Amino acid sequence: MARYRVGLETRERILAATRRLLSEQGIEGVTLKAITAQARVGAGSFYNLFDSKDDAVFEVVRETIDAVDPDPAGAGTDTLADLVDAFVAFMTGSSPIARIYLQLAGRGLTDAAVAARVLRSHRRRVERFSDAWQREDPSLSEAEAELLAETMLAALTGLGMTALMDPRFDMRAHARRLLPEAAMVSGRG
Amino acid sequence: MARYRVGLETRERILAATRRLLSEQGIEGVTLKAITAQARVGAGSFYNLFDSKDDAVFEVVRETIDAVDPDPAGAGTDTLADLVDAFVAFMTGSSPIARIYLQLAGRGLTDAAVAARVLRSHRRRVERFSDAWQREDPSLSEAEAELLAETMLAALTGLGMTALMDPRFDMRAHARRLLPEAAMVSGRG
DNA sequence: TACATATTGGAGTGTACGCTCCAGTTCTGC
DNA sequence: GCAGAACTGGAGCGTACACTCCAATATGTA
Repeated sequence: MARYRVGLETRERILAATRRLLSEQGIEGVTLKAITAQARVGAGSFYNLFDSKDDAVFEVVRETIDAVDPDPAGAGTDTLADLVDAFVAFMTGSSPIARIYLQLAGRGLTDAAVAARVLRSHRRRVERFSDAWQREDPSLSEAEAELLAETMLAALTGLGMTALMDPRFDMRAHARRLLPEAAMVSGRG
Repeated sequence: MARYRVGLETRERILAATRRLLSEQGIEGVTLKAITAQARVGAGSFYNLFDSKDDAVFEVVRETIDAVDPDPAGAGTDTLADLVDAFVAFMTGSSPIARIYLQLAGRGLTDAAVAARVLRSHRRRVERFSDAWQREDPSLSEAEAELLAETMLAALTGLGMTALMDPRFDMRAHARRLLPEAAMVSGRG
């Protein structure tokens, strides 16, 4: 939507403000007023650059997830243990944005538009896990690998929820148990 | 809070209205206005009997979960497969209240009061799974069984989220794979 | 019956928030 | 330097919603 340089800069300012608010105050802190005040921008400017408040929030969350990707280039060099660790890092790391991610997923349960976005990113992640799994165990069929990946990711998501609600919960230890025997024995990661 | 007969009856009417709205319209349909209209009750009466709107919602969700309990009496007769099936039934069954349950869990990520309630019921469930696991494999230590139960429940929750978002997702098939080899081979359930 | 207490309805309060509107201004390509 | 499109701020709109207040009434008890 932005076409001029100033517009692109404003867009960045808005995203930075959203990121900061999301990190410091969680999803409730992110009102349009808060974003526009933090970014020193009028509501009109905001809506000139984004379709909705959610638009900006989604963008920030996506960026944050991408930031922990162990193989951003998609070169196929990531192991299962890498992916699990990255997920655990995202969930238990200092950034409160993991919370927002799960809350968005929750909203996806009743909001079709949100569901579509969440599912899209979910599928991409399943793909990554599935590929890594096949790389480590080439005897697996694609379908089997995908089944395993789906289950593992589900478990990781569930463990993440527990971890975020219960600070004493050791997500890493639980997540490690999800790895296939081979990976555990060889002590990868 | 209710002490007279009429009060208890009104309380029931309110819960029934909440249950119906939750089932038919999801969490967004449940406004105070909707509840009180459906129950034919004034807002004052509502707050005479409940501390907050959430109070009523939580109660209904709790009842719904209890309704699929394979061993409500706590006699210790439920197998792991039973528990898994019950969870899958709750998630994929016709009642949309599973959605609400997961959404509440999502809210628990930022709302401490909600988190406390969610965690309490989560702990109870882990206990049930853990006990069943030990019953089926007495060689397991309590700690090991709890670890296994926690992971399994996390996976089930994650699978439930995917299932609710993606109608084509076969939760039952995935959930079955979580059972220990023995249970799968013996074809229990 | 008399009394304390519970129950009732629903108008009203306070607030929060996403988004629109639009007149004025900058920007960019030609 | 001109035209036209992009950008800007921010007042204000519309709405939604949880909860309070309170006078009137019903209920249970001694």
